[in-house]
Amino acid sequence: MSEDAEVARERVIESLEQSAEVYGLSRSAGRIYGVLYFATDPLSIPELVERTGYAKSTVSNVTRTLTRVGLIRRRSSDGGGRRVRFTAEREVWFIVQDVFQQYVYRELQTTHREIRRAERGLGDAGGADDAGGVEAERIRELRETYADLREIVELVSDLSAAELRDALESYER
Amino acid sequence: MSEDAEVARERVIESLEQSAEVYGLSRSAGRIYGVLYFATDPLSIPELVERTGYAKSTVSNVTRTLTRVGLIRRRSSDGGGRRVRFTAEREVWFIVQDVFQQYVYRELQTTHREIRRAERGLGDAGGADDAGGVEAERIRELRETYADLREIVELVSDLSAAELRDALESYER
DNA sequence: TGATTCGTTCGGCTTGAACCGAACAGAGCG
DNA sequence: CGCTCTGTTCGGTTCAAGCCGAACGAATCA
Repeated sequence: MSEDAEVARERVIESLEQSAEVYGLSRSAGRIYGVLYFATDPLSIPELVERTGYAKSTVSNVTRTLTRVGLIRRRSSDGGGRRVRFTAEREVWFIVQDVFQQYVYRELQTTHREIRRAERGLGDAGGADDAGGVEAERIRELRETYADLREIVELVSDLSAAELRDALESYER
Repeated sequence: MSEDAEVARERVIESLEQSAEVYGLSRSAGRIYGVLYFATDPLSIPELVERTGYAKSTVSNVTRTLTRVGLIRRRSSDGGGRRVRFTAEREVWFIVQDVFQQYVYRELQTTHREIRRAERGLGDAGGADDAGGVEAERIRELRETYADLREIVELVSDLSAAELRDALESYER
């Protein structure tokens, strides 16, 4: 690797470290992902230890987290004995979709359900009269909002990045 | 407020507390937003202290954060003496847009710039020969991805929730 | 002008996250 | 069977965040 390439690589990885922090991951996660992003072959934990400088235990924990989130993949299958090897998911859009699916959608769903539950325990008693029902109105508002957001997220995570961009660009108000 | 309404309100507020945590805010932020969400009038800090049970200093700090993020609004202007009063932004879509604009877009922009900078320090020397340029290729890939994401976020934050939903639903692949 | 009320700021406590080193369990190899 | 290498787990340390109470400056009111 040329000197320039090494410098550039390091800059990008530092950027990724920072991004990781913004999105609620640790710096180590950003660096490990970055190293894997540039690696031409899958890397094992000892290799990651050597290239990142982090302790083995840290690498073990962080790779587990990154795998769960979907940023990296674990190839324990193919040859090389006992070694577990990791590769980066480089299709960033997949990662974004995963996050939306796993976290955002899930959160929206949970909250939406909770709101409907609260609303139900209200509608039965209150019934027809809408007096004193500021709460009921506010809860209804919130429920509708969450339903909207849920649907939007659902639709978005069904499209590729290019499709989404296309859908947005071609939309005429 | 009826007994039922009180219970329902509390349930929803607890949900918001939890949501706040998911999105990287504190529980106190969720509760304070929730109390303001249901309040019919703007509330001052002492009133929030009374209704949330948090210390005055906590309320002061949290309200500042919430104001900065755009989840609540500060009305120091109109009458009522020195009191600062807060109202919740109940149009959740505005909040989402703000977050995208303030945090996501900003992060994408910063990283994108950093990547282009790294790429520039590379292209000049490497030039035409693409040998040994795995790094260059990877960086180019990443730059394009970030450009795409940036544009998507930009387009999204220009639409209302209804428009976005419409755009997605009416899109034919 | 005191006295009170309001909002901010400061120092301290507690808790949880990030990271480390060491100990451990299993698989392959001599 | 030892020995080595791998990956996980466990305790410990450090540091930042959340929250509190107290102190403070500014404004209002008696």
